[in-house]
Amino acid sequence: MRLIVARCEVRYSGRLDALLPESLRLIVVKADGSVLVHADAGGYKPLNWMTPPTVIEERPGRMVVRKRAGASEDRLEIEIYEVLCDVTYDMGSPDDHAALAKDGVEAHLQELLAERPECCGEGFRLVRREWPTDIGPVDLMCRDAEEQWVAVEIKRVGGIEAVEQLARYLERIRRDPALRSCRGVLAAQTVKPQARVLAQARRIAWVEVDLAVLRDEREPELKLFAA
Amino acid sequence: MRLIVARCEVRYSGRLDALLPESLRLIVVKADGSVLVHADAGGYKPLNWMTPPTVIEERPGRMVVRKRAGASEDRLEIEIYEVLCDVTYDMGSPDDHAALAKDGVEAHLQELLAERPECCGEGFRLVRREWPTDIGPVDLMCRDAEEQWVAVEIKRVGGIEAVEQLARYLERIRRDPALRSCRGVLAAQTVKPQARVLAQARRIAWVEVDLAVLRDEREPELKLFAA
DNA sequence: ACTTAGATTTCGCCG
DNA sequence: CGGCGAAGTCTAAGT
Repeated sequence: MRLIVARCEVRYSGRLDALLPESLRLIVVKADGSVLVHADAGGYKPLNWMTPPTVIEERPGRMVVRKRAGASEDRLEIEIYEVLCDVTYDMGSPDDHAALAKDGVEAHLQELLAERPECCGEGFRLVRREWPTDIGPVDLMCRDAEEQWVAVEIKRVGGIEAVEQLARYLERIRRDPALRSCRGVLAAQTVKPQARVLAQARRIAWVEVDLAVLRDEREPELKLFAA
Repeated sequence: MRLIVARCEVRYSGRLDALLPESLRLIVVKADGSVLVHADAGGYKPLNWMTPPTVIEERPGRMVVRKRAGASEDRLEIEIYEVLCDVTYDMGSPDDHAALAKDGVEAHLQELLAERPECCGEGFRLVRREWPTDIGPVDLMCRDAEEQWVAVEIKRVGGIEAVEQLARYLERIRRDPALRSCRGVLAAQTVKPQARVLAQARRIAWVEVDLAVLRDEREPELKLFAA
């Protein structure tokens, strides 16, 4: 990894054109060819960057990073006016088994709800996870207390797209005469207002589920809103 | 800006829990409180991070970054086992940081099309930009050569979501008796194959517009596909 | 190679 | 401050 602190000007051209005027910034060149240009504020996101694979061409006072992007080319031109620091560190093999382990993402939520489908609706029993349709799998397929079919879409944050997605699935599912009356439920940690409105219009129910409740196996306290 | 190259282990807890095992990494602490942990590969995105505002608490061999996130708290715990580099640079006052100037984003496309609505369809005249509906504004509302209403959704890349979005708007718009017969046009620099198919099914027209053509005011050469 | 869907999405705008 | 939509989204997974 190479770290350069320098006064520089950056031009990007590719999917759009961008000009970053001269100022003091951090340039990171990673072992895999990644190049990042960071300011001393505005966390997370680089001002400019190029993801690998890249070809880096360097001359004194100038660095050009290229990338093949289909017919055209992405290009990052860094004009360097003053260098305050330029150091390189060998950080070891990249195939380290030091990968990031996450817990609490949507997949996890799906696992927990598969174990406790009744949290998605009164009397729900799981028929199968990842129920296939011709445009992709529905997260959960259940039957309710009246033996009616219910398709459940699970999201961490339930927005309009989630309602649309479930609506598309239902359209396909209901083509099967046996599933003609299949209902839909959107289950999410939070369901946004606009999504609630749209769900209402699409006759899709929604329910907010609490990850902590699912984990602790506390009383669910169903907050279900029918379509 | 502070740059630390160190062998470290990182734990994040907040919206989810994540564990990053011990390895050699770059830690960036920005002047505004941003903290980034980068590996020597996998461009752009930090393995772990915290965006400002943050409170940083430091002891030898340990750094804890906290953030108020509503009721709960986001927390980044960095255990440092070996330090290879720890330098700090004064990168100047924040107002010194020249901003990034972009050109070619959707807003730009919308401006250009608002000036030349005929590029979205034969004889189109602009009635207003950002026409409000109860679920959000439509980019352009026009009338065509036959005085019929047309809602135009503008995207850089037109995918399925763009068609769905426009369909949602049309559903709302047409509730007004005066706009019952309002048509829809998706205008994008590129319209994806799947989106074309869906547009056909939804009776929405689409057109690919060329940014260069709009800029140069060359003859548009309308490539419009009716619904 | 292309498409789809998730993300600690981040970010900016507007209410 | 919260909601909503764009992003050079990025990224991983499936086909």
